[in-house]
Amino acid sequence: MARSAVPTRDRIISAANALFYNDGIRGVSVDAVAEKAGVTKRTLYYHFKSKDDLVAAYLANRDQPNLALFRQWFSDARGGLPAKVEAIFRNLARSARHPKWKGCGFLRTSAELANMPGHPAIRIGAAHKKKFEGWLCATFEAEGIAEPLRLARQILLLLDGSFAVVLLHRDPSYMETAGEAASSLTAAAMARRRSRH
Amino acid sequence: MARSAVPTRDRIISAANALFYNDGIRGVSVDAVAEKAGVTKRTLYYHFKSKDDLVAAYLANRDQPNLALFRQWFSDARGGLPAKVEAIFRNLARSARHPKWKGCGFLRTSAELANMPGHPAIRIGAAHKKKFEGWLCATFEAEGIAEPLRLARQILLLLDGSFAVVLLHRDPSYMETAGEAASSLTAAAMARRRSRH
DNA sequence: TTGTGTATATTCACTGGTTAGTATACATAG
DNA sequence: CTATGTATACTAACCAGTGAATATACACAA
Repeated sequence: MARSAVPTRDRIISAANALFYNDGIRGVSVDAVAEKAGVTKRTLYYHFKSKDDLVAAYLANRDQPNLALFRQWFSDARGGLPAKVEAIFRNLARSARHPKWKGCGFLRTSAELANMPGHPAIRIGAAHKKKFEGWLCATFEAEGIAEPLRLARQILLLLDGSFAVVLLHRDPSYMETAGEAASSLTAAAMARRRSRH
Repeated sequence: MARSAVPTRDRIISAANALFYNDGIRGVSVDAVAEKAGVTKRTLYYHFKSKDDLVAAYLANRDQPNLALFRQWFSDARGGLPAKVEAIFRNLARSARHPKWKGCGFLRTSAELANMPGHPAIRIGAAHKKKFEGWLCATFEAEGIAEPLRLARQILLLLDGSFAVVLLHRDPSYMETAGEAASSLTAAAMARRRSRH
């Protein structure tokens, strides 16, 4: 049945991931994905009912590992909350220096498919960002920060701004600048918490 | 000669603007642009040597009006520097509530063509953002703010983050949150200026 | 005024290639 | 012998770009 140890469906998703992330959705044909996965197009259409379905699977597959990475960057960092927040941006800058880096797959897909608001891939992207926002918010809340959601959203804005700006200018130092802003906003929010106790 | 008062070339750019902004670059065929402009495809190729050339013209055409709008929002606002900065975000949120709004054309194009780093359209987008950053920086410098470039970049990050996040979630309130962050970072930078004098 | 050449502007019709998706048949396992 | 999975071969539409011809405007000579 399977040509190798990894199931056909997973190989297709893996091929889709490499191609869609690199060249965008409309820049990659279903034939190209099938060829990269080592299957015929007909086999691909056995596992996915349409290209849109495949795109959704591509993003759904990025959700968990992506979030896990951010959480790990955060928890591995030394220092207080501002330093831990800043560490996310520093690690992101390091990723962005790899030549194959092409920004955030969720944001790039949502930008490309902006004229299809209800597209499954966009819903998956939105859910992904909400999960990250929710995790940040819960973390801040546990630290007793006032208006944790507001701070979480401001950091998310800086993060997604980093993706966009660094993709445009190809200058990862913007991520460090964003990290400083995030750190400073976090420190200010912590000061507001302390001042009330 | 001309079918109407406005030159053919301008009508083509105008059609390209409407279609590319709405549906993305690869989502729009040259035939579609020609049809919308009321010319044949061959005429379009008389005025533009390729689709890439047309895309570049589409963005080049957005550069000046876009910057002028931001400057006007800033200068029309009442209050101190933080309030003027925040006004940009408030006005942007108002724009984003229009149903035809689809984020930033420069960022969306750079996201879609991320696998073509030297593409003329991306260069035009990068230059556009640098112009905005430069204007912000000069404004802050004139106000005697310490490290004006740093603040300018942080605000740019919040702004471009707004575009990305609001496009994904279709929730313009993120822009007001970004405006608060920008205002707060600006106020902090002004305090640093004052504290040294 | 009239004819004529030339650059500009536009059209029709076409090409070679690509695309998403499918009809049909074949294989293999339980 | 039936459900799952894979392959060959196809369709109908679309797409970027082009060849060849035509129309228009205008400068200038007769």
